[in-house]
Amino acid sequence: MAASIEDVAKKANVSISTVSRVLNRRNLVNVETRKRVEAAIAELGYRPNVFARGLMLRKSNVLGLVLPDLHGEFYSEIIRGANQKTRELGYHLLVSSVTADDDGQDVLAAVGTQGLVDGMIVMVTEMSSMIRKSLQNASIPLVVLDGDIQGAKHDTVAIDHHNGAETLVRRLVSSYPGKRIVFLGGHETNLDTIDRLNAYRKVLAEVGVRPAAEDVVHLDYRYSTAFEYATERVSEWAAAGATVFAANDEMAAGVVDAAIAATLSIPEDLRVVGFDDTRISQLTRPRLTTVHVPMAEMGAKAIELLCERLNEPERPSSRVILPTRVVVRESCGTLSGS
Amino acid sequence: MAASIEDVAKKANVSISTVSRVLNRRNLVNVETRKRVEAAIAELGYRPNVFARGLMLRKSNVLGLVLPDLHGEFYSEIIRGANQKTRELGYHLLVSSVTADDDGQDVLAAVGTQGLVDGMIVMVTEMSSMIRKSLQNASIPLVVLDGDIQGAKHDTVAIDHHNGAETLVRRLVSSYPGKRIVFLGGHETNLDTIDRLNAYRKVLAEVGVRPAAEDVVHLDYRYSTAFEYATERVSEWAAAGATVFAANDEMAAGVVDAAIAATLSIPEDLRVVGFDDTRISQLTRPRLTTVHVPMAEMGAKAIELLCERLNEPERPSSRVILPTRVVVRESCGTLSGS
DNA sequence: CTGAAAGCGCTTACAG
DNA sequence: CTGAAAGCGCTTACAG
Repeated sequence: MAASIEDVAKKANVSISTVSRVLNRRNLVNVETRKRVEAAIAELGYRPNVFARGLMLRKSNVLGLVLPDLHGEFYSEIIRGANQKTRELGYHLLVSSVTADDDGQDVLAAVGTQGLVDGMIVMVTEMSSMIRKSLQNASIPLVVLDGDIQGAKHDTVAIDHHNGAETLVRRLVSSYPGKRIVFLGGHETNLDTIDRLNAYRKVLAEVGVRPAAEDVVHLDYRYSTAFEYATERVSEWAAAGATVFAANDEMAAGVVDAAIAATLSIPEDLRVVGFDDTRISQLTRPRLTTVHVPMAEMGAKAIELLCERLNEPERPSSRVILPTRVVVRESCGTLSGS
Repeated sequence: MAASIEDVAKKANVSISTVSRVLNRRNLVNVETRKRVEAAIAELGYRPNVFARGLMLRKSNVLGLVLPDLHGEFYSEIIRGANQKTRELGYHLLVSSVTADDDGQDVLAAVGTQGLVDGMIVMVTEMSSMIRKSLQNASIPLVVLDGDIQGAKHDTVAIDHHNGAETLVRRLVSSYPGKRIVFLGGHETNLDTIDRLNAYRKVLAEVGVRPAAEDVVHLDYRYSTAFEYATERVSEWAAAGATVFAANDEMAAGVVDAAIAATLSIPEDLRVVGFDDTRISQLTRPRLTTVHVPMAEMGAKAIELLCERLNEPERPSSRVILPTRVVVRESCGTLSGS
């Protein structure tokens, strides 16, 4: 049985009030007394019981992080950034993932069990009305990653994907004027995909182009799916001198490898760009030109916002937008513009 | 303010004892009464306060996972496996990382705060005496990943690295008899590196070979370090018809890319094998021959063991060993043996 | 500067 | 089958 505050009090010959005081507001107690109490604490290896404490203080010092799923490097970077900042600020991190078919009930159960976490960070890539509803009912501070929950008060850390996608496509257009650009996205309902697709359409519209139906393709963000799909179409693309704009690096890598398997040269025969700047983008040959997305920073910033709100519940909602930047490597030749 | 058990009791016109009963041992209460209470619970959106509950029950349903750091796909797979199993079993997962220079104090603080977690899973790649000591003092069930904490009672999930390394090296030796095998490890103190190096030495000794000093190299597990190092030595290795046995896939990928940059062909001019079977091993060209290490399964199995112990504290310690297997791809030509 | 006491929201014998 | 009461280990006014 772990030592309780009473054991400490007895050993130090004081009341539990005094022990509690040296724990929480040390300066309110006489130095002599404090020393005695501290000695007793050390000797007993006493640690306050988090439950009793939480019951009074109504805080656990645990922060929740809910991610869509836990696959891939993408999310692990968020966790990494969040985890580091969490410790830095003296909190704990509770991680949970939520599957796409979650009915929304789980989202809260995952992390929001009454009192378990003081606040939570959520990332939703597919928005269902159920999920929205449970988030609206959350009674703890909320930080939303790269999205928005209408009707729920929350802070936000977003990434300027749109600008990144737009800049990239614009440079593609001006570097290879008149050439086709094929868009390879994830599912049609995926928010990032929607955003990137909009940027793509917008820039093409600016130069008077309306992409052909077969140039907008929805896959599932996975390497293997992209590889298989590209295997079918890669020679057609190369014949047209097209550029493939994949909505993530994984799919871009799949296209690169499919092209190489078809004995095409990149970027000479076919140009490919990715998105996210995950490590894969440096492991393909040639390396991927892509858009850097600061995932770890997003995780860290979200924790920061959450803690700031915890300390100051009434501050106005804030929305931090983290910039992206185009990283030019080899898979797309030289790009004009900046 | 969230509804309390008292609010529910009042609304359902019963005592809090009865509400508590329908929450915990539903069959002890009259169906009619139960219905009424359940209605009140639903109406109020009542959720028991975890702190009050934990204070009585002495359990939080939170499981801790402490990893050496949170870099790379390697660890993210453990988290993934653990996270999934955790939810499956109705628990929550608290993730924490510990830096190499941790004084050990942190290990417990990270996750072991009195009562916060019911049990914890730890992975230590560098063992300091401080860390060992704090783990020995842990008062909650412990599962150790791929290691051993002497003097502390714990369950273990290990991976049969040694066998994997031995099998791989043995097949290397019999496929390319008389050729040099260069070992590229992580830091000398890294437990996995030590293990893999031992396997390497053992197999070579079996065929009467004592590796030359320059054939045992300690780097740091990183792609870029391996790339730089290999750039210096790759032509010498190729001239000798050597095989490079890297202790992880990242370093193997670095060697592959350095060789290709030096216009060498793999596996014709130089053979390379990796370890771990992370996704990188399928993204290099040629793809890496490597040893599959079931990380997600390790995470899941650890959670399973932890929960079993929670339910049955006195069971004898168990040690589960997960098998590895050699995955032959292209970076090392055909391998004889099986 | 310190102690006695109330109270946080639950669970669980103990009576009835 | 149900309720009154004790108790889990803390924090914090309130007196002194």
